[in-house]
Amino acid sequence: MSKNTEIAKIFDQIASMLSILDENPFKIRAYKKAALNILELNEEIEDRVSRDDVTDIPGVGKELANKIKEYVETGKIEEYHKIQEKVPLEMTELLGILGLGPKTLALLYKELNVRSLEDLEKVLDGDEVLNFKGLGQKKVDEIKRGIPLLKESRERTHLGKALPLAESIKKEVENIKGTEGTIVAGSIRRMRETIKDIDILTISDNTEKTVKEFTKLPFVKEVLASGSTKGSVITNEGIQVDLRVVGPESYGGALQYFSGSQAHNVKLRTIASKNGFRINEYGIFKGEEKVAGETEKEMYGTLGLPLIPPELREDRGEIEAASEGRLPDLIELSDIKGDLHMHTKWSDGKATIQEMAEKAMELGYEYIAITDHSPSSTIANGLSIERLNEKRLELREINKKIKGIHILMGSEVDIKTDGSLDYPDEVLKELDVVIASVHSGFKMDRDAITKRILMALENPYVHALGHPTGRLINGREPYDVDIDQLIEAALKHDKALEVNSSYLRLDLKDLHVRKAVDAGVKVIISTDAHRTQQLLQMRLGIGTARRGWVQKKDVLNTLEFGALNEWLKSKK
DNA sequence: GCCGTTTTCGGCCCGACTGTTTTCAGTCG
Repeated sequence: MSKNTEIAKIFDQIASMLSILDENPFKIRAYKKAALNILELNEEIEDRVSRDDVTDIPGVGKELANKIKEYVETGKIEEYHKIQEKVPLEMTELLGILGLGPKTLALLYKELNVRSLEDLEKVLDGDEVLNFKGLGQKKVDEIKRGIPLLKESRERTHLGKALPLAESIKKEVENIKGTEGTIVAGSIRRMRETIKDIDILTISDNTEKTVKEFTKLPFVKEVLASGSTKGSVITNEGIQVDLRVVGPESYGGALQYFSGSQAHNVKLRTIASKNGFRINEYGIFKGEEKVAGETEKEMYGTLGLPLIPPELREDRGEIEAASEGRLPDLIELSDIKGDLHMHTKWSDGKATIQEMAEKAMELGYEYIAITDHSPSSTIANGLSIERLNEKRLELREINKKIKGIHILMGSEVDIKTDGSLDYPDEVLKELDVVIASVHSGFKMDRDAITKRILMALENPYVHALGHPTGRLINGREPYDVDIDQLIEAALKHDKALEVNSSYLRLDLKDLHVRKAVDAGVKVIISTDAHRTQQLLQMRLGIGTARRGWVQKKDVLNTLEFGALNEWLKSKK
């Protein structure tokens, strides 16, 4: 875990402990906001400390800057340990229980000596807990129901799993009579790599009835809330789904509000209020008068801004860019002309070359590259040079047989631990597309793994670096590579960095790809598909790229075949 | 605790739902 992540976590926990101590809510928010912005930071916080510009991080003032310095220099923050003498750290986790907030937790802590989850469970089963004002049996039951939920849903859900689920729920909502304009909002609309819950917005003139019917849909396991304009349920998969129902006159306001992010909305509302406007989920108001609300475009337009694409709404400078007329013209799925990274039965894929090609044609692609593994990836059935040559013959035959798509001969070549590549140069030279990737030795130290990858980028026959940080979302930490050096080297040697669209990877991630294209590095967005259906995951990579402010001009596989091929051949 | 083309002090986004209230507090997003 990087220092950034560690410090953000500590600040977040301090915020939680302060909330249980009933401290100034704005102080609590200050800690939370700082934590968020440190996570968003696209560089190592140690570098900030050594340059002495920690306070340039939004939400970090003198006090928090000192704590950051203290952590970087000594490895701990005294304040953090001091507060723990008042509130045990374990208590902060209990805040994750649905329906249990800081006030109730403070009460249980003070009056009934709750110090842990175990204590809490005991207390909830006793009678004493009912002796307090504002705490009844229903509340106790709600908290009890929340405990197993906390245990099972620690992790956020992968976008690649949540998106199809959200789309199927959207269809069911569309089937409710009288609904219109149903849309998936929230972090899914922003294409965040993981999501906590599914947010659906719909229009209806009988909002209460629509919410009622929603809570009775077959996928609903449990109803958390059901009111006159919104409902919350848990699905059989254990994911929370929130439905918001509004009239057509408020659709834009609700969509804007419901798409978030929270940070984006808070900033937008703060700016609006400085200009005499008030924003809520029904629209924009000047005094009592409603001045916008029907469409999102109108909402942003009223504030003098162009419509900001959902993927950018993270308070990462998009509002400033919008007001200065320099929003990027984001890449779209339809810009993609081909897919340069996929596997077939020749290594660990499930489909043949021909099947992959036919699927790619369905998607309207001009070209694909078949990039099976190299020999060192033995568990992935990597190809020996002999099998590589056999594969080339088959590929040539299919190219003759199938018209309308160019099938390129490629390989995803292992970068070995010493930085050398898994095929000799004279073999690499004969390939149309060479993607170099790390598949082993993830634990090397920063210096070593960075040097190792830099060596691969220096090889003249390499086109792109595959899944550059090696992370698996919710599964494996990225290897400790210096991303700045990778970007520098990619630029110097004219190599592409990959945005791998596999929902488990999404690597480069949004912040990194933004840094890369800012520096002028080209990227490829590819699926790493191991079966035909996975070619459709391209949209996840596009989402990640859009979150990274990527434009069509930054992406090599938006080029027509001729132009792409010219670039590929420049590496020979 | 942060921050400043309204401010270095006095603000800090805004509303829905629920439960235990008889006008609101707590929680959530």
